[in-house]
Amino acid sequence: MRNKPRPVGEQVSDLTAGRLSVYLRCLTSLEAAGVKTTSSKALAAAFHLNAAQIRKDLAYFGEFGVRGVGYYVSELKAHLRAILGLDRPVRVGILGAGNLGLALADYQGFQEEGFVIVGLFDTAPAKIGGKSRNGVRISDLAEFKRLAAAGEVDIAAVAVPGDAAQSVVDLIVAGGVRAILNFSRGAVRVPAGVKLKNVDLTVSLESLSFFLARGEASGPIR
Amino acid sequence: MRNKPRPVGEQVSDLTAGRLSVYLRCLTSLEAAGVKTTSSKALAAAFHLNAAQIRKDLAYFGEFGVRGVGYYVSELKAHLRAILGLDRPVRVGILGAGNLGLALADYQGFQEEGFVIVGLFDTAPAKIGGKSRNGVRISDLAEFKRLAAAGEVDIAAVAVPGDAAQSVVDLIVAGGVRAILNFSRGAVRVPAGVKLKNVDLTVSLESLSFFLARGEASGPIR
DNA sequence: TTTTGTGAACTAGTTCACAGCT
DNA sequence: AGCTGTGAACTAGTTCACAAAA
Repeated sequence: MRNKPRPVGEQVSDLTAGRLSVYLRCLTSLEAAGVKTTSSKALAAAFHLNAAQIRKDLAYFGEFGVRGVGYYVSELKAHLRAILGLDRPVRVGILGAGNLGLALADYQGFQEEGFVIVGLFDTAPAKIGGKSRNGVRISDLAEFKRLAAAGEVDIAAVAVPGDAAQSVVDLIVAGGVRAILNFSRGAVRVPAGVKLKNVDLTVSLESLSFFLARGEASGPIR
Repeated sequence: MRNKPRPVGEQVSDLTAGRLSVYLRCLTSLEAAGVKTTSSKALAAAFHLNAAQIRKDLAYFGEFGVRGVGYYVSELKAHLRAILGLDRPVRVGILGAGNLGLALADYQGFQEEGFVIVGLFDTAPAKIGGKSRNGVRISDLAEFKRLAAAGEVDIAAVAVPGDAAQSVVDLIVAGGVRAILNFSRGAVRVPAGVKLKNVDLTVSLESLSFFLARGEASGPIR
């Protein structure tokens, strides 16, 4: 099970990164089901993926498989967690304590995968000092600045009104946080060296509306 | 401004559909700023897109531009709204009245674009009869079935726990709804003829974690 | 002249198919 | 025999570059 040296300088696509996360979930569910070993073919069949693509995605990070056998579920799972940086706590700060921010703070999926919500941050005095249903405290944006500057935030999630988005993002970047998950509407700019991922709910709904309007439908699972 | 016959049978990619929605937002903001006319080059420069791609995406649906001039902002905006099916109300039902479902029901962006939230639907008796902060009523899932069967729901948004997702999706499909926005974790299957769009919050966070772990960062705005 | 609309060229991403291990 | 890892082939998506129109 020797791993070949990784092509460390090379750029991995966003699509590959997303799939790694999907593979991890598949493995978690297989492990929970008591499955010890699997193969790219079995994974592909069970989760509607392409076997060659799974192999290629994984092979990119090392030789995790055993020819003639396949992959050991918990071993591969551990590798994936390490590759995804989930082998240590990943600390997430949420900016904007509106409905969406509060929902994100209490979202079960994040806790399950080992993300740590460091807090909710807002500027509205009425919100500061409050808590989400599950008890995530709402603090002043200044407190976020302090945490970020102290290197205590790995990822910032932005759930503020569209017109505040760019200034909040600038503040995050100034604080030295290098990964941003943006739920706000409208394009936001980040300097090189900061990874930005946009989740635009309106765009998602509008694409669906588009396909309805076209009379088209059907498509692959992801 | 004669439009050529549209290639009606042809499949439009998800990426194109998403971009149309982005273009619409750009135009809305230009219109609000009082800009009467624009060009693919100007749009590209202002919103960090590629001019040729904008032209190609638009040209796919007709000849909306004027050579030597560009595009008339409000005219193109109206065309885009029609193409996206937003020229009539699009009715959205939200399944799952948890934190996320409630946040979606009250999400400003949807109202602004003309989506109509027909209701929140859940199975928990404690939730049924309640309302979201903004007053969206929570009804029994049976009521969703009735509305769907009556053709009163265009898009279903799924925000239920992962293990309930597939059964809820099956119910939606059985009700004849042909577009689903899925926020639940885990792969969900739909038959051909139903358009499914997954928004997986965990996958989004994990990709960011991955890029952090790799020490890579930077990337284009969308 | 300016800017569209679009074929051609290019780039990225996926799938095939098989050599090489176990 | 069975399955991985991977070059080659293919497919999809983007960008270039220019003829045609206003």
